[in-house]
Amino acid sequence: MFIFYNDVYVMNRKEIQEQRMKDYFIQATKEILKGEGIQALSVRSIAEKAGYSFATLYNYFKDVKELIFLCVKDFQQECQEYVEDKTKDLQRGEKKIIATAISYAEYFVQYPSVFEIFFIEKLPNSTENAKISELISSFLEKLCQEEFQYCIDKKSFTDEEIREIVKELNCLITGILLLYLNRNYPSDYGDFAKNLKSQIEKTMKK
Amino acid sequence: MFIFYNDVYVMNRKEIQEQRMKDYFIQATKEILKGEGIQALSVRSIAEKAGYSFATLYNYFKDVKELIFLCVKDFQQECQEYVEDKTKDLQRGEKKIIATAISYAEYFVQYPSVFEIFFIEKLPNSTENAKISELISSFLEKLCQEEFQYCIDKKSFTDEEIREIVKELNCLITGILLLYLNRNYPSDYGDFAKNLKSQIEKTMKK
DNA sequence: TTCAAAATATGAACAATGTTCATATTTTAT
DNA sequence: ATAAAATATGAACATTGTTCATATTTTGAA
Repeated sequence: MFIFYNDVYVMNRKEIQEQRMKDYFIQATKEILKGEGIQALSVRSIAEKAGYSFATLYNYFKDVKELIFLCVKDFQQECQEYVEDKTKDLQRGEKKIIATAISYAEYFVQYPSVFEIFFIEKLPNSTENAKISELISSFLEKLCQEEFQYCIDKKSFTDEEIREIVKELNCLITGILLLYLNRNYPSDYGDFAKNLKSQIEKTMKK
Repeated sequence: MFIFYNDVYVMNRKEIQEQRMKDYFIQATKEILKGEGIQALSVRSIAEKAGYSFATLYNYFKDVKELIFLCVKDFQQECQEYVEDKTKDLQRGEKKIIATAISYAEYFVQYPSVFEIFFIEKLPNSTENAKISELISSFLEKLCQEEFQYCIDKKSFTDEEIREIVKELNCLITGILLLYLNRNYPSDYGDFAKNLKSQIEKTMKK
């Protein structure tokens, strides 16, 4: 169909350029989400920040949802770095798990629009999106995995206990965040933080 | 300013008529939310179902959000009836609290758009909306209040324990629902129901 | 270097959204 | 019956995501 000097080379060049273009749009999307927030996010605002027309966006993404959810991995990376920095000096095991869970929640309080993308924004049904959902739902577990394994090895928890705890922590923190960010419950940040900590600690105590 | 035959009578008539009009729109909104769902909800679809022009809606509500959140009380009433019917024959106390919490969650699984209105749809900041947030955030507590009091009287729980449990149940169930409804986690309804039950039971065991 | 073809970027246009407003219609009270 | 007040309404607007024909740029061979 196409004639190339060197198939592989040309393909790579094309892909590199295409990825670069995608990255401009992804970067713009992330900046808007972290800055002005999701209510300022639109096809046109993204394209403007990226330095292209809104129509150009559609040459690289099938729709704006695809673009938005391509940010998930980057935000997870950033969140992971935030959490690791906050917990790096703590003693291993239970203490570190608690601190990890708290930092994880703090990240979303800092970037409510990232919480929206992760948990609220609707994902159209597709096998690709099922993977993204999975990535999001199991993210806290991933953050804690190493410490959980440490606890299992140390026999302070059984494998089964850990499985239950991580599920509960995940649901609990998601709910605490949703109520705080969307329903102003509790209305005071201090109360929120206190409640977050005490509920996480209680979950770990079984 | 205005001249009336009988001040009180005329005011009442006007108010009755106005409330009737509001109810037509509220009823239409509830029907769409429970039927086609929130993605089918628009100013125009509401007005069509109510039998009026979309512009008429703005003579009775300052915006569509006001109308949407006026449905909250009705949905809470309906949810309460659903829960009471599901739990009416159960023995009082802990068992009934657990069943109440499960039924509460089931109601939202049955009507995901009601969950959206309750927990996801953004409320513009106002003192009126703060009350609605409060109503939503404390709804599960209200549903369980009688049984909690029964437990306290029976001395199976202290006042302080109950306060902590209700807060935890509320956050936990909100999170379980959000992950299931929005992130398909877990993907199987049976797993969801099992997880819901086991986490509620664990929360009650302290 | 030149030029045709392929690739890419873009604005016009569309449908759907919430909202406002001037005006048409209906209701009210005398 | 009629003037005035109340109410209902469609036209219009701004904003949204998306599509598409076309303008522009890039590419590769002569």
